[in-house]
Amino acid sequence: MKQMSIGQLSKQTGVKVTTIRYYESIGLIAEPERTESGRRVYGEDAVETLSFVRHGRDLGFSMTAIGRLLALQQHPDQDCDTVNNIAQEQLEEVQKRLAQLTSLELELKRMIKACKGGAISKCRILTTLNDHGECLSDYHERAHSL
Amino acid sequence: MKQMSIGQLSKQTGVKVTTIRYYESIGLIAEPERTESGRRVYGEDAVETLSFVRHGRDLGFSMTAIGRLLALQQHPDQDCDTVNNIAQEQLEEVQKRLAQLTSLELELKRMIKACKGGAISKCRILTTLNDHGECLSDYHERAHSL
DNA sequence: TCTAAATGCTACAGCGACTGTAGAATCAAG
DNA sequence: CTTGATTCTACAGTCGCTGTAGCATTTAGA
Repeated sequence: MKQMSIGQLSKQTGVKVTTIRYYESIGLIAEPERTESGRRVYGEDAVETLSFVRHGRDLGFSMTAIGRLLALQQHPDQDCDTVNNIAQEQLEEVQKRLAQLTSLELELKRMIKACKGGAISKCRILTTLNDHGECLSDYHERAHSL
Repeated sequence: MKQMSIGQLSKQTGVKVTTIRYYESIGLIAEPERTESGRRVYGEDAVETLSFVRHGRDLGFSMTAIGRLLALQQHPDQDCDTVNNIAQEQLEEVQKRLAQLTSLELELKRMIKACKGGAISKCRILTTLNDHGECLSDYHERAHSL
């Protein structure tokens, strides 16, 4: 079985060294073996697990969700309903977020279009921002970090 | 001029009391007057400023961007190009995010559709998550907090 | 073989944009 | 006058990392 250092694992998976150590620290991935001098040594299975995590993060799954999915993978005989539910929840989150952002896009476009240049005192962007009543969008939730 | 407590300001603007204090602490909004006992007292102008901040946050502007916009508002004679640029940048961010999320949505739908139930060992969701190569999407950026 | 650069280690602080907690003081209503 | 709501400060916690400091070890080139 091929052994590798944390740096090699990082290159194989595209997950940064510090992030790998972080994942270990929060218990998302298992503690690996160590060399005599204390350096982490990983096998092929670590590549799989970490790729799984990375792909999950790319798809926007929370660490909690990924943890649950990893745990489920340990029990291949179980029914995959739970997995499906987690994915479904994630899809709903994404769709909610999409709806919000679409309405945001509309409002921003409207704002920018209304602005014809000139002095700030007459800037339609700022007046729109000032007067929520002028806003036509119907988003009601905060646009967390986009 | 109407005076109000931080609680009343909070109700008027929909910004939580703790958040108002936080905005003050980072210097986004000005320190208000105080009563003899040390409680904050706000005037009408605070409602305006805070509504502006809230609306900006709703539109996904960062605190930094909002700080810049607030500063620009102090100079009504200046040209509104900068304001326009900030809004434009924000629109681009939102559109980038929209593109990412759309591709995420596609991939999640594909994953869920492929899963026909049964045992976890055969779950298509997990195999997709395991093998990035199976992923058809072409998003390459991380889905930060959605 | 020696040395310099790269890589690894731990432990902790910082990011953004808040939220929550503790414990004390003050205020408004019954 | 008492009770409960509001306010105050100061600081810790959230999420998912990233960056820093200060070491030790490994690897590649001269």
